[in-house]
Amino acid sequence: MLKAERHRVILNEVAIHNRILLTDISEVLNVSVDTVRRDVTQLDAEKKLQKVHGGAVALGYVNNTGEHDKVYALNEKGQIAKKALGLLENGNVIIIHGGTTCLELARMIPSNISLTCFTLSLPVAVELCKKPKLEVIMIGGTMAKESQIASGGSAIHDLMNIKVDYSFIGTGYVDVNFGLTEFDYESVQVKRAVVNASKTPVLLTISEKLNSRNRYKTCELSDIDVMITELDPSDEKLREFKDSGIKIY
Amino acid sequence: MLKAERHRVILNEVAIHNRILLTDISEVLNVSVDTVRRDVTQLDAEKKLQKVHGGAVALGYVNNTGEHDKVYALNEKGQIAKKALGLLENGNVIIIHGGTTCLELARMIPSNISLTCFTLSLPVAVELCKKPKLEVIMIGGTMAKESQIASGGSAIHDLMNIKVDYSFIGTGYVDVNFGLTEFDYESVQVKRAVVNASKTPVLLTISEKLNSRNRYKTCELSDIDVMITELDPSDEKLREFKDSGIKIY
DNA sequence: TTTTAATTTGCAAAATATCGAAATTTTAAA
DNA sequence: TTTAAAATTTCGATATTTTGCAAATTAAAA
Repeated sequence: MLKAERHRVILNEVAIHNRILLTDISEVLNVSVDTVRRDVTQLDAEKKLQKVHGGAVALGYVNNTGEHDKVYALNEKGQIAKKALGLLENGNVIIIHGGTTCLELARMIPSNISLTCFTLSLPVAVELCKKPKLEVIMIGGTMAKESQIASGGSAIHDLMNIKVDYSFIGTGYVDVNFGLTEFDYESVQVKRAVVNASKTPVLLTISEKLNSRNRYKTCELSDIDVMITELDPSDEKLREFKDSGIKIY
Repeated sequence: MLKAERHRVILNEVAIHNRILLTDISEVLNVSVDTVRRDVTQLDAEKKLQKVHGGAVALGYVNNTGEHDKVYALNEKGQIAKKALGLLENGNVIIIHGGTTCLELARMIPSNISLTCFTLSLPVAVELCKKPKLEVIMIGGTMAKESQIASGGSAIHDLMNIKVDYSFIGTGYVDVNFGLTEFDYESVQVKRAVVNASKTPVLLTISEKLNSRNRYKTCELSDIDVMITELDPSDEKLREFKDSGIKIY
């Protein structure tokens, strides 16, 4: 492996996570910690990141918590993505549908995990291609221009022929009684196919969308196994969802 | 093996994989590492790639920002794309395969033309999605990480079920007698399917690649209807290609 | 404080680069 | 075609760079 390749991986990791540990990178790149340290030292000298004890942080990144903790404040979607990643194990086969929360999930997949990832989203596919240890399979179809997500009969047909461990989807609207709904009929059909193609469908949604609905139904809430929001699972807003029997993280 | 041939192989490998190891290339080309090193040194001096310890990387690889203007021979590729666009009429259905020349074509499609565009390339698809009047259809499959182009049985199967007006493909190598060839077997199969899926296959290639060849054949030159280079069609270098009966623009 | 983890330093092995001479191939002229 | 000159390539010897390891030192955490 060339030094330039390692540097690229390191910079990408820093860009995504703001902070990296030398030991983690060492594992990902299959080189000694010493080598990673030398790389980081060089990148620091080139002003491409800032070297800190035990690792490196993005330039201009300040830990304003005042503590030396390893957990930094993430936005809502980052928090959701992090929880979702906790479900995954090496060797899993998953579908990542699309949308901003799913994109965050794709970005935050650790470089050292091995997965087979299907996706219908161009931006998600681009992110997945950056991870050395993933097998990436794009499910094609007619592209929705703004969302850059494939849909249509071809995409649905492809989905009908696979069964994966987990699928991760977002939704426009979710309600305990009305289930997952959308404004757009086309995306409802594709998402339903995604749900059916996985043993464990996982809904990623910010709490803002709870208790809202629209005209087309993707599926019932009970068709989903796990719902992940940025809230603490004990939050009162999640009460009736929890009562419905779905797992909440 | 002539020096020019080695240079072509090296540049193509860098274009596809973003990086090469001198030792790998030495083995592939059956020449000493010294020779490969000298070749790479020369190509580096010609600003066609960047030499690094142990190998070489694509231009713009190290500083991974603003990559587009670092593409080799961007001017020539722009000229090629412009000529290719002259073929198109409103309502045409086309396939744009992938690679930097095809990407340039996608970028330069005027926003007032209506087309249905199939593609196997993520970056091409992203560009096409920016054009309001296009219908964009991504052909999915297993993604090649570096080139971000779909391949595999699923992609080929999808291609076998369509017949479009024009297809636009690049090639690693092209020769009057040996036709279009590649170093990589996987991409040969997909490109062949693209050619077969179109009434008028169009080859886009910079003149540098003329009279070069490698081990796997995509198709004969006669399977291609139109070849477009940055040269004037009357250029002497194109003589024997013209004699073969293919249209040259 | 103690304990643990990370860094520094020096070093040796491995990989890569450089240089010059010999061998080979290519080119051009006879 | 043959031959000689030129260019290119290979090989060996020697430098340089890179890498991983371990002991001593320093910094962080409990």
